[in-house]
Amino acid sequence: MRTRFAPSPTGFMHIGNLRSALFGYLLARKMGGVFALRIEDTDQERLVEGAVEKIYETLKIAGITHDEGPDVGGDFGPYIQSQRENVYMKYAQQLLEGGHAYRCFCDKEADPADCPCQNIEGDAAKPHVVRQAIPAGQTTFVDEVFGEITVENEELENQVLIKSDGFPTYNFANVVDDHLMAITHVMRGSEYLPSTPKYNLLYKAFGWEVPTYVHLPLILSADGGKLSKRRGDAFFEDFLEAGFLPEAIVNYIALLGWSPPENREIYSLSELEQIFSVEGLSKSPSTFDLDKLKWMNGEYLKAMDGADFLPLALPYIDKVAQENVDKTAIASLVKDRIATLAEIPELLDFVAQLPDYDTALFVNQKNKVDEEVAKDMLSKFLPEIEGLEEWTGEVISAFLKSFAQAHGAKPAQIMWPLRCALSGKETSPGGATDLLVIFGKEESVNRIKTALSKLG
RNA sequence: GGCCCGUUGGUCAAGGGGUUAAGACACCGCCCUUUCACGGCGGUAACAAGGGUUCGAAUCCCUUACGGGUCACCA
Repeated sequence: MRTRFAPSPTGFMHIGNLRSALFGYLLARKMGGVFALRIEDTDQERLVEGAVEKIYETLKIAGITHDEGPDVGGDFGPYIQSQRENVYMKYAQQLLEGGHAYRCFCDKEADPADCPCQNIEGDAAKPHVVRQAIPAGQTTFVDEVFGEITVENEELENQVLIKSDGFPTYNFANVVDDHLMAITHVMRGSEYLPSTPKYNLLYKAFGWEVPTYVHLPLILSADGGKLSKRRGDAFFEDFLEAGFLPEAIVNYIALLGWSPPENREIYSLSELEQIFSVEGLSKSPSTFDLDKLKWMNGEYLKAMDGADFLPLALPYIDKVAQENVDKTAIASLVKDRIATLAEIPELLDFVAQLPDYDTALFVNQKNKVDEEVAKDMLSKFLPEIEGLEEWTGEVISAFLKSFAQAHGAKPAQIMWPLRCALSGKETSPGGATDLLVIFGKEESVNRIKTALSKLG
């Protein structure tokens, strides 16, 4: 059992393509088969420099490993179509001789329906393309997810197999290579469903066994259209840049158009490899839901070890935190409160610089705090805290409790003003104790002084 | 427009003749809480429409509507 991922090296990795790769990979792993990578670079005009490396890199980040491919080798190489040009010519010749194809000398813009070339013997030395000769009748094929589909052959065009530059079209190279590389399961987006009968006819003309087709439902954007580059939701790289974890992205797209046998949402890649099955594939297109991806990403973040999280968070924390604060402490504060890494700077914008706030911030009915109480508490608190020897979370926490008790106040009546004074914000990650620890004595004292001066 | 495919809450979706039509995201409410969040509990919300078939239809058939795909010397 062999599957393949056959991308074109045209730039970034589209989410839909990544999912095709993922499903092909999962099916191969589940069934103990082989997953191959083939580069389809037959369009010389669309080649993008470095795009092949980009494909390797993306698959690696996503955790999708291939058993055969240009970089890792295999028994069916070369795995880059531009290096197989002679192969296609040979098979095109075979089709020509069998009457399943013909040379067409018509102009590029001409309507193939009016083309007389099928019935004439042209000069093969002149520029031409090779077209598939679609026979009369109808073609039926079976798709694993869409079932049996029959079309009238007259609906099918005599498609170009070999372009005038000598390169094969996707339609031809794909069929030849899938056969030569012994691919048993062809997985691809459902946009290929309408052209599948033409491929079938090709297999038939060659006398080759037709592979098992598995067409995947499309992924749509929130507005019902295609995922677009413009909206920034089309490429895997877009999401990485937006602070999503590769594991979460992979997990999420696995659940688009496919549902697991059990009622669960969070799956690691290796778990997916165990349970994937074409049974769970859906026929209808699905909409990409950023909210759900965010939720899932948050779940992955929460499940992470602090030690693993730190290096990921650091670049974002560095954007807003000065050097002398405890970044490990900040990271742990922020880890369970974000959906994406990119939310970190906004959450911590008060760290580097205390925002300019209004004293109304101190008023909180539930905690029974108003400006008077805040002023009273903070002014009593300041001298005591300045004398504090140790500066650890435990010491501070204990001190705060006894402080409140000693002054006949509820803990919240000191906690709230403190937290406000330290953060200058209505909401902040972590409470007063956390912030005191992170800022250290000097900065904390400064911020409390600022609060007192604001409070008059 | 021709052809192909699809249609269960706003979204992902389970369910494939008899179900109070799962679950998740989002949303709303309550609880917890040294803020927000997290967490816990609960709630709103769906079988596109019309015809059949059947004792019985979200499930099978037909029609309509809507949505998508495809009709390249792009893949």
